[in-house]
Amino acid sequence: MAQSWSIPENARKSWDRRVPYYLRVRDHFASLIETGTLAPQSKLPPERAVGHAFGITRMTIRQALFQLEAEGLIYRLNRRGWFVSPPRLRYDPTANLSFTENALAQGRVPSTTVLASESILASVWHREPLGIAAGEPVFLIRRVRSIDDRAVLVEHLHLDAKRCPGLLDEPLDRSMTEILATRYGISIRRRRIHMRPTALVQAHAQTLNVAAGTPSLYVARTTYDQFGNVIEFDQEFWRHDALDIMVDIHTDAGHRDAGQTDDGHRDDGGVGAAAE
Amino acid sequence: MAQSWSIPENARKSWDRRVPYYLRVRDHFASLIETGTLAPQSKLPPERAVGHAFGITRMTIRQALFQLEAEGLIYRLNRRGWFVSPPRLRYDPTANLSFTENALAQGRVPSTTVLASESILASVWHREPLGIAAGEPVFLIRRVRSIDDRAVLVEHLHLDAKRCPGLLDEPLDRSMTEILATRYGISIRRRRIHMRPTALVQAHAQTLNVAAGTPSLYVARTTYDQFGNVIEFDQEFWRHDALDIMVDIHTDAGHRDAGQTDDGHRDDGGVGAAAE
DNA sequence: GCGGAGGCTTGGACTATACCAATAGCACAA
DNA sequence: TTGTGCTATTGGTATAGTCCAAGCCTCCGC
Repeated sequence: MAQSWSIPENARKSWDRRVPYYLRVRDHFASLIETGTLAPQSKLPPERAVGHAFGITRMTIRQALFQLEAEGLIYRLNRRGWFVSPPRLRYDPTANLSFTENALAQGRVPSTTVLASESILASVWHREPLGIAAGEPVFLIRRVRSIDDRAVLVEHLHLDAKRCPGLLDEPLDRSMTEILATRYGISIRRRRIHMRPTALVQAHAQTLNVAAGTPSLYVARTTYDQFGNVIEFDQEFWRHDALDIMVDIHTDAGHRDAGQTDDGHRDDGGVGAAAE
Repeated sequence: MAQSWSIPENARKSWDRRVPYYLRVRDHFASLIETGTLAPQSKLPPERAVGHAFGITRMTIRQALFQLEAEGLIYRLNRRGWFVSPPRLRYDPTANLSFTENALAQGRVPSTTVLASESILASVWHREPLGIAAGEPVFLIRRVRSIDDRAVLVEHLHLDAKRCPGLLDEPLDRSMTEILATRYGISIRRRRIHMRPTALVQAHAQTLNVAAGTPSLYVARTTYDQFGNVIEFDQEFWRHDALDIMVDIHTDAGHRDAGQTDDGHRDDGGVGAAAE
């Protein structure tokens, strides 16, 4: 355990009561992490030990740890302790890179585990994302994907079984897109990706070996073939601290109105949603 | 207060101890929200009242509320109470829509408040994002943007002052892109957007009138002009429950390897990072 | 009708425990 | 060497309060 996290002399009790204890503890560890004193994957001291060192209750320490977790600086493994988060994986939704390719390109070690694969009957729920009627056969595949042996996402893949008979006999820990292309001649023409921050419900949390309520990023992707039909609907629940979304946009609209706003309705700038 | 949230007969204490109380409370309100019994913007009962109704401690109730907050179902206003989150704002980073345009297109009412605008000297920190040397003049503009009178993001805009002299005299609650285009003849050619889930630090939390640690989405956008120079660096701190990122991707790579994987290195599918 | 004082409400922060459950280590047996 | 079972550790859940500060609302006086 040693002194990798030192005694928080200045941050101890007393002092300015206007800044809450839990934020002081937060700041203490945040700076240890940012300066590299605590390296990625290294373990934080036990909650009780921190509480004792700061002279603060364990519950309050936990508040600080939850804050750091929400910020993505640390994560926890069920009843094993708190650890410093590794660097985020960069992810460009507009790039045609697979999870595996993307991880390898960044010097990380990806891996995939198939939790289950089954053929089910579509419920009304499947109608909207898959565009098929209730009762039609659907393949449901559940997988966990890891980076450097840390599980970072659990995913549910839903496929129209009629489009890919025998799919479940394929090795499902590989790229689904490749299987669809090579065996079924399905080529991808369009993808629609939704992403929103949320938190893990118990079931997914258990799969990722974290506590329910761990913040996460929900990524849903709908894949269309060359005929405009949905062939795959993929739900991913990412650890929120595992990825950094990056999009590069080259706009050629820019040159049009460089000097003036001459096309009526573009009255508020016209470039860059959410920022201007 | 009435019975809009009813008495949780079944969810009350006793019962199956394997599902924690706080998750039962969470499920109770989650279903009230999902079924529409509790409408967006409506107020939840006070923590103490919920605790009394469930026969559970207030601290435990708060655990449930924090979980719901992390999921984006509810939010809180400082010492005013908990409220049901309104629908998320859709945001397509690849579309050239301004915040205002985007909100209006979805039937929402946007507004912008300028917190401060000043000219500062670039620190070494500005070097990387803005590509200018320390000591150069930089305009820093801080704004808050709201949807339907609910503050959803606080942003810091950094601009190279040499490129836009006199900018601070403009009305800064409008589109920056439009000002840059009409007054300075700067046209946008490229944007790089980074997004990652995190949590608000105290300063930003205060601005958004929420508690520190509220989950958020950090969005950083770097804007380049027609000469490849950075002209603006924009940091946005969004409420994590306020937006739904949506990207539509039309790939024409798909038709190439529809029948086989014939180009060696694309050995893992080649389409769709993070999912395959 | 308007403004302000004061009290009530409501969340924010924190204490001090208690017991449970999964994990990791270690000692000992097969 | 391999496994098996106990135990200490560590987080997970929950109780029962306390005190504080900011928002609110009502009532009084002008």
